[in-house]
Amino acid sequence: MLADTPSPRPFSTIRWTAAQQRTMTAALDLFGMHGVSGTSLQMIADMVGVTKAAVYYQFKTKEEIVIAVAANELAILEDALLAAEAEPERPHARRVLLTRVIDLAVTRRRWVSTLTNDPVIIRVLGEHEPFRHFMSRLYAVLLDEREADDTVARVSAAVLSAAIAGSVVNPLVTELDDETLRTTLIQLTQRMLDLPDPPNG
Amino acid sequence: MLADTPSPRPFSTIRWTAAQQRTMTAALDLFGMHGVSGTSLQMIADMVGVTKAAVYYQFKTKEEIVIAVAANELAILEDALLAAEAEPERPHARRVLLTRVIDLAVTRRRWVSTLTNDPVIIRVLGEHEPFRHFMSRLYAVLLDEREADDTVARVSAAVLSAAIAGSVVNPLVTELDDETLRTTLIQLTQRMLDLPDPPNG
DNA sequence: GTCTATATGACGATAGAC
DNA sequence: GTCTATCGTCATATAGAC
Repeated sequence: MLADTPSPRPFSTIRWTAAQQRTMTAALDLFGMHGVSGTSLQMIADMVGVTKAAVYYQFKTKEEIVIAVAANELAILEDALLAAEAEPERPHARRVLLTRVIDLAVTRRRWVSTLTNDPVIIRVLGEHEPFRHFMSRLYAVLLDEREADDTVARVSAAVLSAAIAGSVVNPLVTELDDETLRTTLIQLTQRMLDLPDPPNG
Repeated sequence: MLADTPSPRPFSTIRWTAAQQRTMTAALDLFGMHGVSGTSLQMIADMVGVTKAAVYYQFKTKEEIVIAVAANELAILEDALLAAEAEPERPHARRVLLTRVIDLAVTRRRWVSTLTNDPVIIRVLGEHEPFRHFMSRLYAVLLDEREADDTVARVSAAVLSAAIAGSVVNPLVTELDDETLRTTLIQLTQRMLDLPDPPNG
């Protein structure tokens, strides 16, 4: 099930300078707390410890910062997607993807809500072809072609991804440590998938 | 299972003038498109067809608009919660709540993401006691006390609410009409709950 | 209840010194 | 690569006429 795409790793290969990475880290933290529109370049500059002009030297516009941050996050997801796409059997590929996505969602839960729900992030992801293409690869693995009804397959995939992305930010689970949340989530989503346990692990 | 609260309907009883309601409707639409921080009072005024000053006559600050809009949405949820709280049996109460919440989430899916994820909405809901109290009533019905493990109960409730709120805004289901999405979602979440079908319908 | 006009400050973004 | 200083625009919010 290898994807017949021009380049299967469009995001992981992008390189950033150290100064750019400092800016992106601060931006991601602030986006997670206040959303993209609620985060000003002054706030980012203050957190990095430089002036606004220094931030503008690293990125020409605020939008470029958003794109860089989004691409950086998708680069992490990309490894999980490639691992899933390498699996020959669809149900097993789906299980691999879910396990790794849950891993990521739990450890990076502070930023999950912004990355999946922020209006500016959604707009940017929709306007740039590499992002759109990546999302369709993700959903291709997630959609269950065994379902006779396409509607049920679509809603199931939507429920599954929403359950992961949304549950990790719920106040009910903020006090749970990563490992507990991770294990419980995998257990619950496997039950949702109605998949048998893997033979060796 | 009647809640022993001072007033069980803190939101539905609030009254607004017609002019305030026009402002709140416009604000909700714009919040849904651009988020709260991405929506200016000028945009709201333009959509209503008045000037900024006229909007400021209805609400002293932007924050007051956010509070009014949030309270208005919780008022709709309040009816669903009261119906659930009136049920003597917990599992049945949970099923009633889920069915009605899914109804609301589907028909109002344009605004669900903002209302559950926008950083400003979340901050406002956390800062005001009536909102906090309402949310704890919601979770009280949603939490499954039959679960031996509190962790599993918490994560299950988080997964369930996230699945509903998050799935209705997924691009995979935007083309589905309300009735189809509603029916499919109820079917899938009932399966998740592992509840038996109700005796009479 | 809505208007014009304005105060005050923050926003994204740029020029040019170092 | 970072700084100071600044531009033009837009933000929230207010005063006072009608």
